[in-house]
Amino acid sequence: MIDIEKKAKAYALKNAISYNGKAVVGKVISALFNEGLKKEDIGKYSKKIAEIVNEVNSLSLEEQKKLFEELKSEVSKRKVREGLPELPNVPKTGIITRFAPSASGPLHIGHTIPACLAFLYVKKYGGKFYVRIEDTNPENSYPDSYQLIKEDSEWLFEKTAEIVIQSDRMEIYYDYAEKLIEKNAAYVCSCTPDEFRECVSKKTECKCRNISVEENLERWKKMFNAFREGEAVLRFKTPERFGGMGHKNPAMRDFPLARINEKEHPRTGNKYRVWPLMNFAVAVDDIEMKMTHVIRGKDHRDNAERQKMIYAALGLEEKFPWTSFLGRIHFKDLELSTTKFREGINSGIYSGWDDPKLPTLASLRKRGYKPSAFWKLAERIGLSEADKLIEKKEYFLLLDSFNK
RNA sequence: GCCCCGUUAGUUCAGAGGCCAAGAAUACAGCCCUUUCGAGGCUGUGACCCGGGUUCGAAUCCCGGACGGGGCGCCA
Repeated sequence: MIDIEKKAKAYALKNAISYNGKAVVGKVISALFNEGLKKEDIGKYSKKIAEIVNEVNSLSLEEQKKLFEELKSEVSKRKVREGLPELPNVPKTGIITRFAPSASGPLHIGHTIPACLAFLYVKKYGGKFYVRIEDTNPENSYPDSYQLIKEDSEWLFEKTAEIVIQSDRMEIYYDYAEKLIEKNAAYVCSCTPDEFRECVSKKTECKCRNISVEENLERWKKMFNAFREGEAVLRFKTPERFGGMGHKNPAMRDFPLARINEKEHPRTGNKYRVWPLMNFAVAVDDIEMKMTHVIRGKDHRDNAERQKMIYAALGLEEKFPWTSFLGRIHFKDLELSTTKFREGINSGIYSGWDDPKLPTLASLRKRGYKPSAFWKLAERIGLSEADKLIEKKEYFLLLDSFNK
């Protein structure tokens, strides 16, 4: 049984202290609703509460403060979140998550928030943290990236991450591709990009969509030896229960899973010519590595949806990791493009990846930033889905305040 | 054209119907501390995108709009 009068006095004192010694009846009643006061009881208490408020208001501020000290425990604490928000569905054994940079260059400030959040959650709950280098596009993968990402990760995550490289896992992707074809969940499409784009916009099935499983397995083999670059692609067959080619979101209609690229790869040379595309490689790896939670940029929302359909096609829908989508940081006055950085280094504008003018981790490390500065910044931002628009100066002011 | 997501001080976050006449951090202004620098302490300024609805009560729930961001690649 709660003591309404005692609570009323405590809240009246609190309110009075905050506002020059004068409490307001309405505010006190409002607070009491949260302490169990029932609407139907207002009539019963309103007169009494008004008396209490008057009594409190007649006291001096000093007396109010003194009295409030005694009754302080009656007032509930305002709830505020400290540290990282809790994640749902955390297994007793901890979480398995990853940070997945592409092999286009080293890490820079644009990577730090999602990367540190994944790292911090593994630190918080225990489990497993992977850094997965995504290098299934030979044209956008550079030999120096692997060492740079390794050094950056060891520094930022204090050597707690296991590094995995997608180009080491090609046979696994091939296995899954066959599995999908056998389940009639994927097909080899020989339409031109233009032809297929038209099918997407008109919600029509292309001429390759209903080829038999047997023939698709043949065509898949031909991707390794007969088809040339650009002549065929492995497509996901968007299941009818999701709408098929009529899926309401055009981005979900029979998206590609793998393609032929005959360019030399920095690690595997010319060994492979059929490369998985991002959504396929990610889905396979997440399944194989048993990801439980994924923290990624909001720009991957549709990709996550596609990956979920791949899980579903394999009968693993319920295994799909819990996913958080982070708002993107847009710098008003800073371009984060490893391609541009690379060009600048090649043309001599920058002395190297750690040039003080570059927003790379290598550069910031050299300038004296500590990993914990990035952790604290990431913790502050949390799992916010709001897009951020910030100036370079403001960003570094914040980062500096965490670097003390 | 179609599909998503977001919107709280200058900036970044807290807030999941009453403890919010909105709380931090940072920035800014002032004061104090310090031989100086670094750092620290105190005070102050400052925000719920707009319009409807639900409710005794809305920053919070619902609908509409505006604005910002992303996706519809044989990129990631």
